[in-house]
Amino acid sequence: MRHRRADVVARALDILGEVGLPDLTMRRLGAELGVQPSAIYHHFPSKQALLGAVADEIIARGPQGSAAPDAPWDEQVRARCAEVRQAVLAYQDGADVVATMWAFGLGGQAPYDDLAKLLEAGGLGTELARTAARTLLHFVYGHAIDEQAHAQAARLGAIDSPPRGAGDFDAGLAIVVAGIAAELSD
Amino acid sequence: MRHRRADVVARALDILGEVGLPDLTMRRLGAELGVQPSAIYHHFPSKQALLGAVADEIIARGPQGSAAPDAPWDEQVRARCAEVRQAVLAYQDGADVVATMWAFGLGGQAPYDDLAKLLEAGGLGTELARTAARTLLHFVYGHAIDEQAHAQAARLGAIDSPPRGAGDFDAGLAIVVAGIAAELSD
DNA sequence: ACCTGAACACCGTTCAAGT
DNA sequence: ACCTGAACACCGTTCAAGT
Repeated sequence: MRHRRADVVARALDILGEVGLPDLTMRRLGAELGVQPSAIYHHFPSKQALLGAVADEIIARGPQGSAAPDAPWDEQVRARCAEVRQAVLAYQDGADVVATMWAFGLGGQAPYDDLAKLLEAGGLGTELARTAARTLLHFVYGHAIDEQAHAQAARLGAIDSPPRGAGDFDAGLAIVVAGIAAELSD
Repeated sequence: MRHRRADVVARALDILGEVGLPDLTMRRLGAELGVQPSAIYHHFPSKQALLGAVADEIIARGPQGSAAPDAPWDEQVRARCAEVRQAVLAYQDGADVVATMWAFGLGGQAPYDDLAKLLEAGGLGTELARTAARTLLHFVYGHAIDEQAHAQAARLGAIDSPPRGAGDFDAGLAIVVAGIAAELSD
């Protein structure tokens, strides 16, 4: 059963969505592909490298271009953030995977690049645009990790606290975007 | 060699600071305490529960009260965020541990409670104060995780990108605080 | 180019039994 | 109350060898 690199990533995505990150093991991935675990090391040097490719694919499969290209910068930024949230929420532990890989520089670079570009086009200096883009993504990933932690707790029967959904996301995002707007009017 | 719960946590902190989270194993912790790994399960029901206590201790050992109690709300909020950053940076992977435990409701509640209280005292409604407190902590933990990822990469010899330190933290924090201030003047 | 088979050096957790 | 000893059911990774 011979496979390409892209087959391995696609199957890893399936497993992630169905059973989550702790059960996405090299042994299970091998079994579902019909090969020995060691065969995966022909396609990726390590599990981390595989997860980097998984992070890229999660972002690539998410929605894109939901804002008009001539809309104001803040509307475009809000739209891109909402897209990234949707992308990572589509797979169990997706936010965790993408955030971790991004922090280690191993995957999921696109949202950062996109946001930094939008913010610079909006009038921010290069350095401040980068800082603001990271601040936005720390919020987006942090919020999505919270949402998926709640979803998992609910799945396991613990229904302690109310779920924080899209409304709370919008409220938090509004805070960060307003803060960026305040920098622009300095 | 008999131990109390607090001894176990303290030794876990030592190991975390010296070798980081991946090497903080129940077997290594047992060995350093001079007991079998299974003995730790007398004090904690699981490794996650232990890490929750570790997260609490990381926060408890951090600085506190660095702002005057009669200072404006934004100054107090900035000070508390800087304290939390310092607390988690004091141990390898400290930000990861505290952020993860907080997301799962297993530890590190204090910073959230403190910030929500400060923001409510500053004039925000209860719900918005909570959303703002979470937004601040998503930034603080996200930034600190970045900083520790960079520090680890530098330790392993990869000196690719410049370290993001206190200056970049202040810049990002200013954005979020300004966004909260904008909500207050609505 | 892609995979097998077997091994190496580990994990967290459980549980009967000891003091 | 706290710990031992042994086991269970796993991990990621390496590497010589196969096709």
